Amino acid sequence: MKPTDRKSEIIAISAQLFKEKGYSAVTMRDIAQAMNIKAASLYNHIKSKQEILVLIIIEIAEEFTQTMETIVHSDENTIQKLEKVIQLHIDITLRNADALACLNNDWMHLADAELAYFIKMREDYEDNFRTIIKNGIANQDIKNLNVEVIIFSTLSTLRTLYLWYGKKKSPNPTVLKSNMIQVLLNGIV
Amino acid sequence: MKPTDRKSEIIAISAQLFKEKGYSAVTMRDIAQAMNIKAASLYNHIKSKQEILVLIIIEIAEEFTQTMETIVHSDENTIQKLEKVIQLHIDITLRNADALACLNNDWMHLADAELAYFIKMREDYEDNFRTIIKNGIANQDIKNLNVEVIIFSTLSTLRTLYLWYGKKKSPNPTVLKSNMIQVLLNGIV
DNA sequence: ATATCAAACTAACAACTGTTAGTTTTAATT
DNA sequence: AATTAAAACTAACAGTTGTTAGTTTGATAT
Repeated sequence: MKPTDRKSEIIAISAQLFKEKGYSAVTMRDIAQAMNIKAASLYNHIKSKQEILVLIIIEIAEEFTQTMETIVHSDENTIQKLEKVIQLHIDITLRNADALACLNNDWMHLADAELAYFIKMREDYEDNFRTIIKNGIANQDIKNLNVEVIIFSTLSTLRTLYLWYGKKKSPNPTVLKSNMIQVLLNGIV
Repeated sequence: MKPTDRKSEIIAISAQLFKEKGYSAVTMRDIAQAMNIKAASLYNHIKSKQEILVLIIIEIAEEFTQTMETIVHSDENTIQKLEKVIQLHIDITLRNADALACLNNDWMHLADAELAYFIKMREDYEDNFRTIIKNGIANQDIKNLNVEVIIFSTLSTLRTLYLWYGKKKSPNPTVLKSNMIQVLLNGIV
């Protein structure tokens, strides 16, 4: 079907399975069956089950971290920055919902260096988000509410976008974005 | 320590472990070790690993479903109903964050009748939430935005409250509730 | 003291886990 | 037609999984 190489196919199919049942509940034989090959054949392409998880999660985590870095250091105002963050999450959700689900649910099954690396990236991401909110409160772009409540409620919505958006792309991405900005920034009342 | 019976201890400890690593990654030997007994001894108290999962998830799912049923049929206005829903999620998060995590992440490992029952309850819950929002829009208590976006963004925040709230209960529950109402209903800008 | 019973134990099982080694197939290149 | 390399295969491994059967322990009630 697609012109992607075999390794990428394994990653994509694994992400899909991990999304449905979680990393631990998916066996190498499950992945193999989904690719119509035997489990041992997978090892012609990948080093281990763990490597699959790393390849799924780390790439996308780096994209989040780096883009957030760019946003926080840009010279735009608070609202524009938050809109960019919303856009970032919508973009990645549309492009790779399966990997996003995997990142959200299975990151704790990363091991050693990659686990530490992931946690570091997530802390950096949240710190940058916190900076945006605090600056926003300081110059009164944002209401003076509890910072953690603001961060958490916004991030939890953006992070789990993949749960309902992704298959049926309704409303369309443009409408979604504007509605999302409305709901997250201006509230529903 | 506590006067709870042995079975309840197993449920509680299991929920804690499931929260950390997920249902599939936790073995009966893990649970046993956390209780300072051998794996086989667990079966003096519980029927199977699956039964543990059922007992953790179904009770709390029923509480959500039933309380939501009460709220939606009450004669309060839209805003008051939404505040009650927020209160419901905060209450359960404070009382049993581990079970809530388990419900969120491991419900798909329920089997047969219980899986169907859970899915039905969740649909009912979301339908009732949808009713509140639609009525709210109809009589202009709520902005006329995409209903699914409103439902999802609100629910995703409430459902994952356990991720950051639960251990350090800061801000305190009362402040949390009022901030939550502010953020979710009136926005942050 | 004796009987009782919940709750622990040891030992073992069949099935499943990720993974390796070595071999055969398939398709493209010379 | 012969060579090569990617990608599939079979067979097997050592360790782990949930669970059962049967036994021992320890406290409570008779």
